[in-house]
Amino acid sequence: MPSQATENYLKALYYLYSKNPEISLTELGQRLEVSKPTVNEMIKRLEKQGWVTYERYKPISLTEEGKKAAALVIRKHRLSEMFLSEIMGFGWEEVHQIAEQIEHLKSDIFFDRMNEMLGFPTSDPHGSPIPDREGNFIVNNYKILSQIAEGKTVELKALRSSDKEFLMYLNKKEIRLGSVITVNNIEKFDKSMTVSYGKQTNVILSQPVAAKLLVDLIS
Amino acid sequence: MPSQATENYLKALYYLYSKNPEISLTELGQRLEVSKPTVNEMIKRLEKQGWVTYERYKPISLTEEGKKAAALVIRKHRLSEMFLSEIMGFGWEEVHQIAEQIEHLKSDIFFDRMNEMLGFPTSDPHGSPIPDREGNFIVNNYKILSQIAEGKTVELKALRSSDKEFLMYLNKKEIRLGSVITVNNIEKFDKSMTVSYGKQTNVILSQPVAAKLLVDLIS
DNA sequence: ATATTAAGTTAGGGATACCTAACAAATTAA
DNA sequence: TTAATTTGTTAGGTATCCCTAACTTAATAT
Ligand SMILES: [Mn+2]
Ligand SMILES: [Mn+2]
Ligand SMILES: [Mn+2]
Ligand SMILES: [Mn+2]
Repeated sequence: MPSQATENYLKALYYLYSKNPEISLTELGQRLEVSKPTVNEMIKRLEKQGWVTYERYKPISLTEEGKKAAALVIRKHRLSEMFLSEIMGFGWEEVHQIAEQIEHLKSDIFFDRMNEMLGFPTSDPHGSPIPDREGNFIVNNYKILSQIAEGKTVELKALRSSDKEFLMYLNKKEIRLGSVITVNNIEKFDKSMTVSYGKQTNVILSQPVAAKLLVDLIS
Repeated sequence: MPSQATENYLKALYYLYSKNPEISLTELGQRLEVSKPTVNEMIKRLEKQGWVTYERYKPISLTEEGKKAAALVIRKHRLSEMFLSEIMGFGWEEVHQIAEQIEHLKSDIFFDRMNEMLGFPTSDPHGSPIPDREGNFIVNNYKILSQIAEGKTVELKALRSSDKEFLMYLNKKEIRLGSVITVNNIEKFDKSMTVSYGKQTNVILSQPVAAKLLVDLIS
């Protein structure tokens, strides 16, 4: 049974792996905020468990077993976030921190019951997919708002960042998952967008913001 | 911030303290299923934290601070049990094991929200009191069913054991908190009781069972 | 091609939380 | 009052998870 630290390493490894399957020890250390010797030591333990491949001075990679183990932690994390949001009424900017702890509970019936109460959700409060019990992810091919053309209307489906500051910015702008957004105008100079959604008309979204919004084209 | 192990030691210490404020290292070790040297070492750490009094070869006792710290863990445990039972629909025989883990989460807002959703309960699914935020317990003076006289009618208020086997026995007998029980007869020989409650008439409860049921006299 | 920089490793610690074996102190029984 | 038993302590380990300092290997720049 993986320890809390191990589960956090697996999640970080999965995240880095999805960007580049050749993971450096340094970036892993940065993500987890631990020193390089700490990572070095832990990686040897993970290798012994069969979750990563490790050879001295070479980049780390996740094994199939490691990917599955990581997916199961991510599953617990995202189910927890969904539970905190849907059942307990927490805001999407509050759920991550608490889920970071709940994800380490060792109780299948607890997570099964959560899943059941939520009606077997397939995504978390930030639109990220919840892997199934076997660790399989549903791949969504959402588009990035910043790449949508003028005049198009889209629905907000997911976020590429779940940073608390970003989520609070979206709260202030009253942008949430499901919001139907029309791109009125794109400023050539800085690629900022003028958009309308709900009761908001002609709201300006900067390029970095629009680049973090994943959408589906409606028309 | 106390570690998980520390929180479990505090709870065990509180339990033993309530039976006898002079706690032996051996009984603490037995309750926590750890060796005596392990307890010895941990007690020195707890003493350094100001939670227990410790002198070589002398019995351990909880300080006021220790009692409060313990009460706050018990509060988290019992709120969790109540949440698991009332909100998530778990049986009273299932909640303890999961709460044993949830109690260690570090998040005030999480437990506050639980408390709120439950309507600020004062007792857990087994009838045990939930201490307040300052660590104060409400003392109930319930009577023990085995000491009730023939012909009396009582209401089941709490249990003196939350052992899983015992709870499953009560489930089978359809005895739950709130059950109104009439003592029809007491057998002199073994002190077993013939009782009636709900749809059940003339059910025999052995003395050890009746001694674990805490009741309030109705008539 | 060499020098500089970045990445990874070793060596040597520390804290927590557990263990067994051996022994000492205190209590209880004979 | 001894002897036996129980209780508590020390000594010496182990595993996990973290650290800094110093070093080596690999990659990058000049
Ligand atoms: Mn999250
Ligand atoms: Mn975590
Ligand atoms: Mn309990
Ligand atoms: Mn616990």
